[in-house]
Amino acid sequence: MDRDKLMDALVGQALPEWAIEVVSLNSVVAAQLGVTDTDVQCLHVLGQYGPATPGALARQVNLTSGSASRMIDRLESAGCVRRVPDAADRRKVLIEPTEEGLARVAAAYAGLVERTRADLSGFSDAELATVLRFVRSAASSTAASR
Amino acid sequence: MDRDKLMDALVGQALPEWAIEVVSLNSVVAAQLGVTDTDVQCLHVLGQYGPATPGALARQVNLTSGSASRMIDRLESAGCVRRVPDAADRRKVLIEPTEEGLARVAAAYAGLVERTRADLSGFSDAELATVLRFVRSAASSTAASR
DNA sequence: AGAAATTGCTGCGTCGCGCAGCGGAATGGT
DNA sequence: ACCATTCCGCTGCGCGACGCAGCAATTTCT
Repeated sequence: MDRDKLMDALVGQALPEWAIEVVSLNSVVAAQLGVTDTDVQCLHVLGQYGPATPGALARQVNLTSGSASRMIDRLESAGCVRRVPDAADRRKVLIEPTEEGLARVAAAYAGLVERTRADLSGFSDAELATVLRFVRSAASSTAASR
Repeated sequence: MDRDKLMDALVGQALPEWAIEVVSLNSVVAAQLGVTDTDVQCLHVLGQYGPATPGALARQVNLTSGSASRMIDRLESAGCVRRVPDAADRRKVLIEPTEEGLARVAAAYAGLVERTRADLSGFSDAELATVLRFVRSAASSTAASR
């Protein structure tokens, strides 16, 4: 298989199919946790980047501030999130994930993490580094396309 | 960086962050096209795997048959999709994407495709093959986790 | 031929979302 | 020091996507 074929197989097939599965999985996990797709996305953001204000969260998950406010209400009453007043700026509220919230999403993804580690066990160190380099650039390029 | 660090960087950071960006981008594209997140997901499925019945589509995008029916109504009146009766089984209806529908989603992702091709230009043929191998296994593992 | 299962489609209630507007808090200009 | 402006998060309100239950049409099983 020559270079162009490889490129096309990646950009035209493998990556789109993977993206479809990722989005689908998100829906399934959300239903499984009894919350909205947007809610799990919010929990992911909190888990990856730490506490954030409702406004920042709203921008991250592509919501208006009003909808973010109610999303936080849901997550809070579900015990996944906590509202903490910001001492430096008393208008702001910091949203931080609870241990239970993080544990619940982690549990939902435990199977996938396990499978992925198994997949990666067949790769050499150099290949792992290559994959890491690609995934990082892909994340960056995806973010730039928003 | 040793092997364990590489693994953790991938499974614990790079991959989750990429997934967050993918889901976010889907929302943005949906809003940009003036349709629902679910609708674009459906268009992706149709674009990747070809025509399908409403029932199969409903299972793919995690919807009930009733909701899928109305989703198809929306996509049809938006000119993105066509209902074609199945000659073999007259209960069934085949949903096939229109040229316009495929073109619209393709246009929405043109920027990302361009960026990704640019990213990949820095990879050797062997590295490309490694990435392809990983992406395929990841797609499969993600599908298995649903 | 009759019963049972399958497929897709419609009322109806629920709920997440955007929009517009609110009060409280910080910031800049005079 | 004062007031206007801006920013932040939070609430009414209507819209619309969704799940649930039930329907007719068709196929399949006995």
